[in-house]
Amino acid sequence: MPRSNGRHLTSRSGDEEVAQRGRPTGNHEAKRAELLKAATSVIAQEGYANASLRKVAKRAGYTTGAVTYYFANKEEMVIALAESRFDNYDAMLEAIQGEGDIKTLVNSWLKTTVGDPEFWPVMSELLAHGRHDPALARVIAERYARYRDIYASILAAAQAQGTIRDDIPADLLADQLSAMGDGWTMMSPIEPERFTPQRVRELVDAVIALIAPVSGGRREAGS
Amino acid sequence: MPRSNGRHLTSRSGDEEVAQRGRPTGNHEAKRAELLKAATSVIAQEGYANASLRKVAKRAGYTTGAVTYYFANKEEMVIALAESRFDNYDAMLEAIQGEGDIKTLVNSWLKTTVGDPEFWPVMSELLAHGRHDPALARVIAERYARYRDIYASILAAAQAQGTIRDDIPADLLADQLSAMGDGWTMMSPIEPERFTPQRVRELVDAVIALIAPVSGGRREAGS
Amino acid sequence: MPRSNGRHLTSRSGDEEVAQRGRPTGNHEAKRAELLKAATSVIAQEGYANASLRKVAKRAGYTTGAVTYYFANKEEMVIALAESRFDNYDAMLEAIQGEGDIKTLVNSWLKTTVGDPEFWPVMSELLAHGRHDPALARVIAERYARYRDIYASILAAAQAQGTIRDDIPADLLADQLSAMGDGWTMMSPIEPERFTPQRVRELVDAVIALIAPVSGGRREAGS
Amino acid sequence: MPRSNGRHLTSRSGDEEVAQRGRPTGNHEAKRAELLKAATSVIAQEGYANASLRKVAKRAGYTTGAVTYYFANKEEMVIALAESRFDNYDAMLEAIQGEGDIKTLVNSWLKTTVGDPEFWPVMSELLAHGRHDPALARVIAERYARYRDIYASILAAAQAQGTIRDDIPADLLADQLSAMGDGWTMMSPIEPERFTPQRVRELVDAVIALIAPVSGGRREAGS
DNA sequence: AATGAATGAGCGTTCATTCAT
DNA sequence: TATGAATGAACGCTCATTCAT
Repeated sequence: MPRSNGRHLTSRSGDEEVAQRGRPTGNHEAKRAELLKAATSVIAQEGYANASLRKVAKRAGYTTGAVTYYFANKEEMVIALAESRFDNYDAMLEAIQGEGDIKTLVNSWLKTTVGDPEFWPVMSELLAHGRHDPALARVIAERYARYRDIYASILAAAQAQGTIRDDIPADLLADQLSAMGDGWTMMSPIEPERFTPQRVRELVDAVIALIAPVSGGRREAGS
Repeated sequence: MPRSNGRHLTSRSGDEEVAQRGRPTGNHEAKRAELLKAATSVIAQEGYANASLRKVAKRAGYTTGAVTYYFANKEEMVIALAESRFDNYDAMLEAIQGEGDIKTLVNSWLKTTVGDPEFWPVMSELLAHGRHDPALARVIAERYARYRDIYASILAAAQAQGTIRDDIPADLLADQLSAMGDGWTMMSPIEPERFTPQRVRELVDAVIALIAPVSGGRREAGS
Repeated sequence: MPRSNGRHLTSRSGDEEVAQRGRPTGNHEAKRAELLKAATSVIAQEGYANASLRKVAKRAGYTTGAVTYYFANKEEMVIALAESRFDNYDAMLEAIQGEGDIKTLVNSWLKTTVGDPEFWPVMSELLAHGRHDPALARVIAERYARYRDIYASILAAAQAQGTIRDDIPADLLADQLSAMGDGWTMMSPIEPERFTPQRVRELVDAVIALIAPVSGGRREAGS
Repeated sequence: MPRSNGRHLTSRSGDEEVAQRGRPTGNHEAKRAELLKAATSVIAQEGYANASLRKVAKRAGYTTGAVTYYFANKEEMVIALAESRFDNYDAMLEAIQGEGDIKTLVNSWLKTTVGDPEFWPVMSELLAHGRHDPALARVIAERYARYRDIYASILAAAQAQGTIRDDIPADLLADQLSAMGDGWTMMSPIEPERFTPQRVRELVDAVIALIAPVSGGRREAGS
């Protein structure tokens, strides 16, 4: 038993953590989550290609066998990882939704994503690896489609309120903004020095400006 | 492409082709280019991680040793590859520059980049791998900086002519458009079915609309 | 030598022996020792440079992966090997210490070292390779220093008893004798026919004569 | 033509070096010597195992092909190298022979051998590799036999003059001293810090003392 | 005489995976 | 539930050698 910390301890009905006797129940998911956390950190630091199961196991304080016990294979693990990352993202999106204006919303979003130093690196690794792992690609495609829908509905609402331009259909706008975010996601690990807080602020402001309402006549694009 | 055969094959005593040793004709740079072409195709199809020197050699019709003869190591090869891809891109940019309006220019650019089925896949692999290869990252960063400058100057010229909006500084605009392109670059291999010609046309039109002149007052963003 | 078979072989459905995967019995250190024995034999026969991990594995009846499972890398393996050889030597020295006179001691030593046909060959390989492996060099240097100390104290005791010459400090004498042994160690694989039992006896006798007490006055050398 | 220096220049009958026209005569041996010099330096620095033909060629300013042109294979090259080293050693021995007493002779020998920083390293590499190269072993064995004869005759002469002990046959004495030298040769690269000039002086003095005449009765050893 | 392109075997090492325990 | 021994294929790379030029 390698670790003496919180493992096998749960606080069930009170505030106290109680050492569990016998076979711990419901630990399966917890263990998986633990391993996924380790995987996240390894991938964030060393990339997908260099994230061996051994490293993941070691970081989690387990042995190699444990990883293959909880995940049928590496692919399954990375897919579980992707799902869990997207679940986190969902929760985050949910939390910040309903913020007043676009600018506030963008800033909230920015704060939570750049707040996690593993967020972009892992995302960029998953995106890149998705090309070679159809199952992962499917997961990413599904989630992304959902996000674009959410963004589109947010943008549509804003268009209805007149707070952003409405000469471009909301779904195209969502697609554009989403792509912009992905582009920066990919580039930031390559030239991190370029993404100073100041520059990021400028870029965000420029995005706001880009989608600000246009005063003149409507011109429907993309049809 | 100097030699269509690329191998030194002689039929010695009969019909059999025998791989030649010894000093062949042909020049060093051409051979490197040949191998780079093979590497491009392998990376485009299988990705950087799965592009072993053996596969590259095989695709070029050589043995492993030949690859390591022309390139000190894999990293050097991929950097040479990146440089050559960027050189191609430079030439293409040069060729289409001076096109009249933005829309024509974008379409020309689109035609030549999507015309090469290896363009985006290789680019996305290079971008992704750059995170783990500082030398490659430097090459990418340098070239990208140059491209953003070029885009910015094109956009600035258009702003001066009043053909695109000038409420956002040209360099920020260039950064935004560049990121958008990268984002699509990354996503297209993951969900290729999404990027139908029709959708691409819509997206391009939406970009044109995005940067079209705003009729109302100027509002400087990002400073 | 804990297991005479050394492999986990089971006859599953018939007479065929199938290499086992999974968790075997037996302990880690015993397996390491087993592999070290194989490595010793390979190095003794083929030399360090030609002792590939594959050969070692094969000789031990394992696959390459097993060797790298037990030893992080080749260097670590050879160092472990050196340590174990020196440990053996320590034990041997301990056993023969306390023999009456120098001549008996030398002969006991001779018997046990030439008794093992792998002793000198492996030693000479380690010595030679030490030049290119600092970690190994350190191990050798440490052990050798200890041996010279032991030899020196044995010689000093003999000097005190008047059974060997005392005009040369014991530590220099130990150094000389040690070097002589190493010299023969290196040469014996090159011209083995020269080291007939008869010749070895003569050389040993000559060494005894060399360090025999000198009757005349003392002359301190080496200062 | 990579080099513009003294190559292809010979001073034949006068003092001036004259650029040769046409096929240079008698250069074959000179080229071989040049390559052997390079090989010596590579082996001295990196050891036999790491001395690739490429490195040798590069150090000499040639291409790989040149090395295999002048030497049928690596083995032949290293044998030629050994021969040339031994030839040098012969010349050196010849030069210092006839020195008065043993001590002066030893010191002269010491000066010329330790004076060349490549002497011991190359010697130890050759000795070690000899075990795996029968042809090299034969060369070494022959030369060493000769040296031991020379040493023996020098020692015999000294014994006749009464300047060294004569209770041990000269050939055994020569063998012992030779082995001692080899032992130090092997150890010096491993623990160079041990061989300070001061320590070397002490060791040499101790050797002189070891073979100094014994005052008492004669006792023939080793027969 | 000398080059340098190309081979192909082998190296140390990493790794996902399997599985008896 | 979890271990960890062991596999075997693949990787990047080095190298002596061959040989048309």
